[in-house]
Amino acid sequence: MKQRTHVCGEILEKYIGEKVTLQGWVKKRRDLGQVIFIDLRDRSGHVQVVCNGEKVPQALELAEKVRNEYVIEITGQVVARDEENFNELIPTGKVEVMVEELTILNASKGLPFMIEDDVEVSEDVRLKYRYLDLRRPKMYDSMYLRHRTTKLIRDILDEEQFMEVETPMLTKSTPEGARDYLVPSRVHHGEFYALPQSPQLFKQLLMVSGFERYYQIARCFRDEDLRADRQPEFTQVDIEASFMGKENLLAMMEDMMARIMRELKGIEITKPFPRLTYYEAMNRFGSDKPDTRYGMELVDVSEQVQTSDFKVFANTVKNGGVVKGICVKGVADQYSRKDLDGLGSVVEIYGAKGLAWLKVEKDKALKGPIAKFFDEAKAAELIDSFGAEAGDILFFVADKQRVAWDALGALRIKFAKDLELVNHEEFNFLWVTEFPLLSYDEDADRYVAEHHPFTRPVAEDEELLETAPENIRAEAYDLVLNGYELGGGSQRIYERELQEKMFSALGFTEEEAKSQFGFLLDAFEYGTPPHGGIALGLDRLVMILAGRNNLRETIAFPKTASASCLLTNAPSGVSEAQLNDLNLSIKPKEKEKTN
RNA sequence: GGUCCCGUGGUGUAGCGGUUAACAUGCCUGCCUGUCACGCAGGAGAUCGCGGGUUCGAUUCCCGUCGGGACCGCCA
Repeated sequence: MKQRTHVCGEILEKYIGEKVTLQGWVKKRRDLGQVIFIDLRDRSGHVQVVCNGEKVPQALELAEKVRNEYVIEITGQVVARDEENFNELIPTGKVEVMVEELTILNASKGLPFMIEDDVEVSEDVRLKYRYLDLRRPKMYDSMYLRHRTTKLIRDILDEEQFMEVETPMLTKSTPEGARDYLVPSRVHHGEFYALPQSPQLFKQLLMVSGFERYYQIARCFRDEDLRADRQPEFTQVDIEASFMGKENLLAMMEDMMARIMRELKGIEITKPFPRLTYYEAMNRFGSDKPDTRYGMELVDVSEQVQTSDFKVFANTVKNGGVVKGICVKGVADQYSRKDLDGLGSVVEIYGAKGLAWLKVEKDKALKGPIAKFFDEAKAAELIDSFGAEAGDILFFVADKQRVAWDALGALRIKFAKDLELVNHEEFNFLWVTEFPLLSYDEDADRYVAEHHPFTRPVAEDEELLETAPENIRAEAYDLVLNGYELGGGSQRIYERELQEKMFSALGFTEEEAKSQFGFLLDAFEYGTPPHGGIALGLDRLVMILAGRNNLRETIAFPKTASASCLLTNAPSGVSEAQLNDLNLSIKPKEKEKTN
């Protein structure tokens, strides 16, 4: 094997006349008998190389054997193509390489799918042959964009005096939060490590250590069910800073996002980002991660309908519920009665009992099965609440506030998608703030932390810890982009006493708090600085930057929806000897329930 | 834990209670000196995911199961 002198993608007019040696993969072979064209590809792009039987018979002979994805080496002269042979579709289309020597470095079997962008192949096949899937330029570009993003983030944080510190992957299982991935200990009979859900406690301890500004591109693990935007292991840009305060941190993150958008996408975004309180986000968009690229905001019509003749609405309000709706512009003709009734299934998923709808007609008239319950005045009142016009459809959910939020929030997203209201060139960053600190968990019969147990309450709400925990606002913030939660963080508790109160509000006994988090409480007694931080979902960020809607497209070797790896077949059984080392035995699979 | 969708040559699809299981592409062979979605001619390639049931007969209908996907719950 020779050393290559150039890469395929750089063979442009300026090299005409030069002799080059290239190595790469055969993207395509076109055999015309006495002349064979080969598109030779490496990661930089591809260039056409020509084997001419008249001039170099031995190269032609070898080229006849070549097949797709063979790895070959060619040496030859770069020549200009005749103008009528230009290929305007590729950057190297005005030149070609006249092959003088051709060497087959390695052969390839027939492929399960073609190495092309936009190849139509099901995802399980792609995942099984991920190493081939990643040969597709689009996949390479995604991974390269991920690299650029990570590199830029590291540069920015370095400039801001942040230091990258690695924290343990084998750590302690804690009861709060997601289900842990457990790793059995061989040395300690019956004991387990947990893989980190996030480096949360370690980064706080580094603040106690006086590192002041820490970051880490950290792998995190959560053993929960997956979604298109959730993988069992994922990467966080984990950031923590002392003496920085919330405002400085948010401003720095805004600068970071602006630079990422500018340098990687060539897009200028406006700062500061809009801020919505949690309540406002839920109330206006039915989501704590609202996509503000389109309207259809939720409107509360409880007041207007409680005096209407429609008992379902009136009674819901009377019983402490709400009636909310959204207005979908100009679609009255597109949706038949059957279509509209079918939409009920969308909201039922969220526990709504039904979806009411009204078509807006000329002269503030309403049409639909429940139109008869609204007299002229009520109809006008309703229409005005939404600012609706003839041709619009109003959708209503009458239920508990939470259900109305969730159902209409989901409906809003569905319409935006179905009606293609989303401008994909737009990047709407925003902050959601003032999350509730705690919520009551009916199943566990106790309060649980909305963010995590180390989140600081808003100062003026602190006194509510012992009286009305559910009303406490957290000093927490989520960074939202186009309907995705990009990241979240908070200012932390740094006083032992307050942390103990927090644990107590969460229903921990003193002993439980000590055994689970005693090391943190102890650390807080040695001069802990005020600190706070944020963690960004790197996979999600790259997914959005790459214009994808699935996390698997931006992870080199992702897991399926059932958390398995089709390439390696993980997870898999282990030998009896391995289990013995760990003092583990596998329970037989539970059959059908016996009673 | 739940709901829904999908599973047919290598790949992507079509199909139907009885078919020679169709089409595209890929693959193989031959021909071809300007192709670049090369072309032309020929060819191979499918236990219709697996198991059970209904039926005279199931790739087709039903149940289960496995695999993939989306969502609800879950994900501090």
